[in-house]
Amino acid sequence: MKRLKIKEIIGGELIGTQVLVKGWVRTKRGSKNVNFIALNDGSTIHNLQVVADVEKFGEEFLKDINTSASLAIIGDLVASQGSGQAVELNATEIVIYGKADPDKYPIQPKKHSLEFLRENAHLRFRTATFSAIFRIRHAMAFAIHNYFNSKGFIYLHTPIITGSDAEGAGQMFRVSTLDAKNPPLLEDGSVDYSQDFFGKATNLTVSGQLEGELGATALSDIYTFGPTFRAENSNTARHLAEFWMIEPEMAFYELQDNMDLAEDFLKSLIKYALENCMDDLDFLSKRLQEEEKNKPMDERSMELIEKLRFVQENDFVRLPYTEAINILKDSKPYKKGKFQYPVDWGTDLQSEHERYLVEKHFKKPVILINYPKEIKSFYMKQNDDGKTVSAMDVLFPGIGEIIGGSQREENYDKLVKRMEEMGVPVHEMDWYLDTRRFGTVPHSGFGLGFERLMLFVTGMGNIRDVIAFPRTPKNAEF
RNA sequence: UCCUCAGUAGCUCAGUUGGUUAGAGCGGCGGACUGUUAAUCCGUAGGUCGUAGGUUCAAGUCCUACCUGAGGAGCCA
Repeated sequence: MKRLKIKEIIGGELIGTQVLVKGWVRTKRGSKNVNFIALNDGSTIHNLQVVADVEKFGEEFLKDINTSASLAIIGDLVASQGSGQAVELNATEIVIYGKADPDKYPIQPKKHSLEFLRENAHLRFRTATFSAIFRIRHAMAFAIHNYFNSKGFIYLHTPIITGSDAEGAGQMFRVSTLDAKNPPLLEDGSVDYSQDFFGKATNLTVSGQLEGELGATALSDIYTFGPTFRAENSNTARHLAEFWMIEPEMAFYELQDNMDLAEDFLKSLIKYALENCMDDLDFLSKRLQEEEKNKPMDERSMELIEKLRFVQENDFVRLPYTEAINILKDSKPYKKGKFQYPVDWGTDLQSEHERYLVEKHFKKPVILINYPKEIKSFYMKQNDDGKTVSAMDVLFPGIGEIIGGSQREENYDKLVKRMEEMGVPVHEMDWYLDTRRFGTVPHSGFGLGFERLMLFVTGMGNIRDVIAFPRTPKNAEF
């Protein structure tokens, strides 16, 4: 007999037939005559109600069916007599694969704090909340590949171990097979990496962008989607030491095209979630609303599904940095001295400023462009004004920066000059500069933090809850 | 890394100006009852009060250091 997933049978089309299901027990409600087992197999947020006759199976046997025990059940699928579900399974045969000692199993059929579940991240998949999150995460990963594939982009696998330490995107994790206690030293006392595995110092990648540019300047449109590592000591709800990033890079795209793609991309991902993950989104929305009840009125945010629809249906605001500064200088909080940090042309916007623009002033996603060149990376295209670069940051309500990107500087001389000004070792970047030496083209790209997208789509507040096994400072469990 | 707050039963928390035997709800276990919906009712077990020092006749409570977590900031995706 072929096992069916619960998702396939709760619709009710198979009522009147005999089915085989396998899964884990969420709860069991006992009684003298009949037991109700809520069975979940991860295929859907919904549980299957299994009805087990006590006389038929025996009290002793049913005692081992506790929360998280694993079962195979053959039974007759019938319309439910109760009101909580459309169908239920009258069990005729139950096999217990594995018991779960209720004295020791940590996840109880009750609401747990997210902090507690984070400490039990190996078991949190068995909760409704996390099974919903990881189904959505899968759906989003699929939607990303689907989107780029439909647009003719090539999925390029950029290296995870890199020999380049000039990317400048952040602190790196060193990759080495040298003896940490007693590494070979050079005469000046520094570590001799020529004796290391790769014959040089290597690190985990902080971005696939530079390699992505190599692909784009031949294949036209590429994207990467892979793990990225930052060794920064960031302790926030928006940062991870290991996270997943999507980095498209497009030849012949200028800043305008880059913005168009970023906006269309984000909207289509949200649309995909709304069309394919409604059960899970509904569950997460209700969960959030329960939490919001405890907050004061003015701190409550928009209902999750309403928020997703809003972003999907409305155009993002596109705003030059210089105008953003003017808006901020003209704002009430600025005039009343409510901002903690100063607002001056040439300094980077602080979280409080971004939040004001997105959440108070425009009340929708904002794409900030044309930043002062001093606060952005060397590879960004220098604008004709001599002061700004063609950078773009997409800011989302509640998340902050979800995408960072730019048109790249395609002019060899300008790029090298900028690298020298910013102290980037030009001689180590010959491979990168070859894209400008040979058949250079205008091109653009951006990076989307996958977990930041997940925060927005699921409405979760902590990035550690949208990745299966979060890696953060002082934490590499499991 | 900085600021603020927290750490008491398996979980979520209460614990008065320092003062006898540390409490509740949920969960577990035992029982009753019931086509139940995180069922209900009765009973019951369960604690190195984050760790290490210190102050005191007396510390869950006060002080110091450290560890861990959360919120915010910086860095960024």
